[in-house]
Amino acid sequence: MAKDRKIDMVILGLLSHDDLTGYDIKKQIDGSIRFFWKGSFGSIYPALAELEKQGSVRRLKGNDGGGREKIIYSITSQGKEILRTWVRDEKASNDLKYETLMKLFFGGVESKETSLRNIELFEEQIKADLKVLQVYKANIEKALDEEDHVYFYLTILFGIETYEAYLKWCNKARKVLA
Amino acid sequence: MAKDRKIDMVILGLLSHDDLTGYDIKKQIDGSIRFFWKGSFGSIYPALAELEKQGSVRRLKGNDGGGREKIIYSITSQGKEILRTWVRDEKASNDLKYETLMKLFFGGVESKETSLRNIELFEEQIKADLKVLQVYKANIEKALDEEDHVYFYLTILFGIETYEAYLKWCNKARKVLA
DNA sequence: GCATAATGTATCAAAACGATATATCAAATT
DNA sequence: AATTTGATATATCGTTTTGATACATTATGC
Repeated sequence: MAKDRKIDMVILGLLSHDDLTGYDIKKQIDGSIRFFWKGSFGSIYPALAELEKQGSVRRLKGNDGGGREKIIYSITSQGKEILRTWVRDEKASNDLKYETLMKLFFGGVESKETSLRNIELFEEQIKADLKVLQVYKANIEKALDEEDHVYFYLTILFGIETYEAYLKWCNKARKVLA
Repeated sequence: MAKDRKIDMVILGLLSHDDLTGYDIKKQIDGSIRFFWKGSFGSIYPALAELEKQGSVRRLKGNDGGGREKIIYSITSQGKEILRTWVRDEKASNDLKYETLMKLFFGGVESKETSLRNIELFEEQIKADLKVLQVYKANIEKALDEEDHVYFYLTILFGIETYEAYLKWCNKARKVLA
């Protein structure tokens, strides 16, 4: 039952690209992968500690020269093998938690205007995120020949495709309510 | 900070439509709202107990006549007010956790075939869910004149729109990888 | 020169997950 | 008629994750 910590895979995956600190990992989660995953410090740091104990990651020379404490982690061959096994594993949980949709589903307890407002707020957020994704897309298309970039590109395409669908839905929803 | 239990809103929302048992609530979560939310027994039963203690729900006469134990809950006016306040509240967390996308993002550690297989598995799941949604849609369109059905209809439209976008993406992704 | 934003590690209570235990009842098999 | 299966129903428990906060250092902007 134990070994089902998804955060471990996020960490190992990111470390398979680069050596990183816990803080770096959080930044990447909030950046490029926030369109399909999330994670907090409260899970990252404990997970890093356990992965090190297991031998899946190792601690590189920390503060070089002195100054601020800073722990840079690197993936080990054992960690890579765990990551590969997970990628090959055919079971995957895909779920979304969209509070906006839930508010809409129960919209009958409030006025129609409230629901319209909730749709509007959702739309604003999606439009902002879509802009970010389009910038990502433009940048990466310049360097698509590099092997690893293709996978990043795919997830960006996913984000754009779904966000555009959300915007289409917003328009439909407004019409249905009117 | 305390009162931020999302499961409370799911429960109050569902009870605003009908009197239900904990088991009924789970069934509805796994049925009509699973396309944008989820919840487990491990959160439902404790939440029901606390909502009752707070006076947001009340226990109706359980086993009428005897036989199997069965606790039917009903929403109180206090519960309705909490629900309405939440619907009006402009903050909403919308996030998805798509393990398939994460596996794809880190697809570089494995073969291209593995990624194509992961896309295929995802596609199969989406196609199956889309069929269910289309049946829902056909059924509800016959009874759209009823007030509350509109909100259900909107969430179904959302599901269909996004799932169709997923399928479009699957095709694109295959081409990019090839 | 000084405020304030960003970097960085870390912990904690509360919430949710996911699996399991236990038991009843209806329906289908044997 | 007896038995197995599957749906109904409540409940708990360890593990994982969230979301907030604490604390300290180093850049950056005014």
